[in-house]
Parts: sequence; C-alpha cells; structure tokens
Amino acid sequence: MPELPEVETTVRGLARYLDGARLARVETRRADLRRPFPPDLVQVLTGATVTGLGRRAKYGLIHTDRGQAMVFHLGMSGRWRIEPEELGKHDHLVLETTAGHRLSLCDPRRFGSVDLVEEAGLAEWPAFAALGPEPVGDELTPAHLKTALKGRSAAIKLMLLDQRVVAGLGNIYVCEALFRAGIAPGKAAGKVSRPALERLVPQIKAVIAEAIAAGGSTLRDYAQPDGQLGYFSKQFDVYDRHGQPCTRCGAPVLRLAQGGRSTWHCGKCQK
DNA sequence: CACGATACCTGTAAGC
DNA sequence: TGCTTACAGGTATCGT
Repeated sequence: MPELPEVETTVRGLARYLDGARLARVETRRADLRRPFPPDLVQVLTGATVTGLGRRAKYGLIHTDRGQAMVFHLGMSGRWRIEPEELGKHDHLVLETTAGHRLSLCDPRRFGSVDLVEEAGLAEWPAFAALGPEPVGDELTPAHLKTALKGRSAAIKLMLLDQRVVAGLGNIYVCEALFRAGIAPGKAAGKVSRPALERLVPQIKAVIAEAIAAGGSTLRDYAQPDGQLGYFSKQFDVYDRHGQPCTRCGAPVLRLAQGGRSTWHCGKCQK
C-alpha cells in the first residue's frame, strides 16, 4: 500500500477536487471491499458538501457537512483515479461533484475499506482508538519508543509495523529507517539501545518527510491520484534491492522473512 | 497478554 | 507458449 506518504499524497491530490465540493452523485459498483460498504453510504454522501480532507495513520478522511466522515483505507493496491477515461472492473466507488469532476476508488485486491464515522467520535473509532503517535510532528520521541518497546522480545522490524507503536509506517519505510539508523531488523525490540532509538526516531521522520516531499513511492500498481508518478522509489537504500550493493558499504543487500513478509537490510551496516 | 501463523484477493513475474 | 508458483505497499483474527 500505500504507506503513510502515499496516503498523504493521495489526500492532497483529492483535496484539489473535493475540498468544498458538493457531491452530486455517488455510486458503489460492488457491495464491499474487505468489509461491506456502509449500507447508507450512498444516501449519506449524495448531496453532501465536503468540508475538508485529512489523514490518520494510513487512513484518508473526507469530512462532510452530514456529521459523518468517509474514512477510506487503500489496503495493498488501492488508489484514487482522477477523471478516469472509463471505469474498469476494479473501480469500486465513484464520486461525482457538482463541478463535474469524477473520482474513482480503484482497488484490485480489495484489501481496502470504506467507512462512515461520526465526526464527533473519530478519535474513539475502534480503528483509531489504539493508534500510536504519528511519525510526523512532535509526538514520536525516543522516550515513547523506549516505553512502547520495553521488555518486548519481538523483532524491532515487526514492532515498528505495529500501528499501536507508530501509526503509519509500513514495510518500505521501516526497512529504510532501520537501515539509516544502523539497526538490525531482527534485533529484539526491547534490546535496542537508547542511543539506537535516538538515531531511529529522526531517521523515521526524515524518510517519511522525504517521501511525502517526493510525492510518495511508485511501485507496481500505485500512482498518485492525478496519474503523475512519485519519485521516492528511486531513492531506496535497501527496499527491494536484494543482492544489489549497499549504498553505504557496497556489501550485497540481504533479504530475510519476518512475519511472513520480506525485510531488506545490510548485514554489515545494521547491528 | 505476547507472539506467530493464517486469511483475505488479484495481478505480475519468474521458473519449468 | 502455456502452466504453476511465489510474492506484492496491510490488517484482522485465530491459535498457542
């Protein structure tokens, strides 16, 4: 998916067409993604005015004047298409504004989701209630990580993918941040030293900020809402670079499996 | 509770 | 050229 930078890029792209717009037509082209669409989704959104857009972790928020926000998750393969020439089999939800713009939520694997959530209760919505701090901003600190990881035997890589520890990190940026901080992905989270955590936090913030500035990554079926390509994928140090030379020491980048997923790392630079 | 494995679904690329 | 297998950005849920 779309990790945090890609969702941020998506939300910014959508805002150009949706912020302040009135929804003239809303169409669901199947009944569900990972979960069923809310049964009243079309009824609530049709005629609604979008009062703002936002993001929490990897969720995009479309606020409305109906007292409810449409909350979407892009799963592994979701993206919003802007003014699609024609709709395909994976365009599952279509929004049309009174200004004549058409936006389509396309998600081939259907691991994404769409929900309606009361604006007043967003923070208490189950998927949001337990989320950890955002990596952008001041909430994520070495002290937070020290507390969250204390005594944990699970690998640091896996703990950083846990949205309750940090909200919004995914496989790409965890691999990249651990490389930049020089931390071995298999190290027990509770045994990562304080100095290592002091290195890790600014590297998490930096890699996320750089990816947002570059407009997100582009891998396989992901693209920005307007079809432009992101540039950050050209800057990966380790992600998907198995066997290629480490950008720092030249040793071949290694791949290992953790939690059923791939981790790329440098065996010499990460201890 | 912590942790690992599995399930969800389709497309793509690699291997035979 | 097929056919089969492995793997892909995530998260919820089920065992142990």
